Amino acid sequence: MTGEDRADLVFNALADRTRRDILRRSMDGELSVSALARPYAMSLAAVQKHVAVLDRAGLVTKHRRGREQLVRTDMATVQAAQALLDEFEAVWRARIDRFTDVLNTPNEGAAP
Amino acid sequence: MTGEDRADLVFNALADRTRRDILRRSMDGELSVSALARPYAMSLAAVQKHVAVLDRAGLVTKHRRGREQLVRTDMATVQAAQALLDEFEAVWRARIDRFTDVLNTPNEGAAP
DNA sequence: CTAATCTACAACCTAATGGTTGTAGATCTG
DNA sequence: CAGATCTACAACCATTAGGTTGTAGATTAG
Repeated sequence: MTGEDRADLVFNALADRTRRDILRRSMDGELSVSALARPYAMSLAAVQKHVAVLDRAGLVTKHRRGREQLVRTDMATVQAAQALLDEFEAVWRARIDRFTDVLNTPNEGAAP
Repeated sequence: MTGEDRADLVFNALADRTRRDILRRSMDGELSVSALARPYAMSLAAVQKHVAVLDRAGLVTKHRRGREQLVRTDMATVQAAQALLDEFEAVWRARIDRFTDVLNTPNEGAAP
C-alpha cells in the first residue's frame, strides 16, 4: 500500500463525525464495541462498521478480552495524518520563502 | 454550519488523492481550472467537480481573470484541519497526564 | 465577425457508503 | 445446562460520489 492509499483511508475515516467521536472516546481508555455504540442513535452493526473503517485506516486497534473487543486509538496514525498536513504547510512556506527571496535579491537578472 | 459540519467537508475533501494533488499544486501559485486539469487522465468536468468540492470545504478559493478561473489554496483552512488533529492529540496527552498523576500521588484514597 | 478557449451545469451510469435487519458463533452468568 | 451478552457477517436498500458526455454562456484571438 502506498502513502497515498494510506492517506485516502485515514482522511476518509476522519470524514465522518461518528467516527471522529469514536476516535476521541477511545483515546480516553479502551472501550468495547457495544460500549462505544451505546450513545448513538443507530444500530450496533452500524457502529461496528464504523469501527471497522477506523481499523482498516489504522486509526484504531482492537483486541479481545473474553467476549468483548476492546478498541484503542492508535495515536501514531493520527500523528501521521498531522505530518501530512504539516507537509502541506511546508510546501506553502517554501513558496513564501522563494517569493521573499526574489524580493530581497537586488537586481537579480537585471540588464547589464 | 457547525464545526463538525466543516470538519466533515474538509476531511472528506482531503480524502481523495486527486484533490490533495490539486491542493498541493495550487499552493505553488494560482492555476486555472483547465491548467489544473491538464495532467490528469480524466475529463475537465471531473476535475471541475473536484475543485468544487475543495471550494465548498473552504480549502480553495476561486476568482475570475477574464475567461479563466484562478484557483488558490486557502492555507487557513488547512491549518484549521491541523488544529483539529492537534486537539485530538491534546485529549490524548491529557489522558496520559491524568494517568501519570495517579501513579505519582502517594496513597491517594488509601484506607486510614 | 468567426472561431477557439474556458468554464459551468445537467443528465446519466456505476460503484461505494451508511444505514437496516437477521442469523450465528463465542463467551459469560445463574 | 440454559439464557443472556458481545461480536461478526451477510443481504438488502437508499443515497452519495466519482466519473462520463453533451450543451451553452463568456471571453479572447485572428
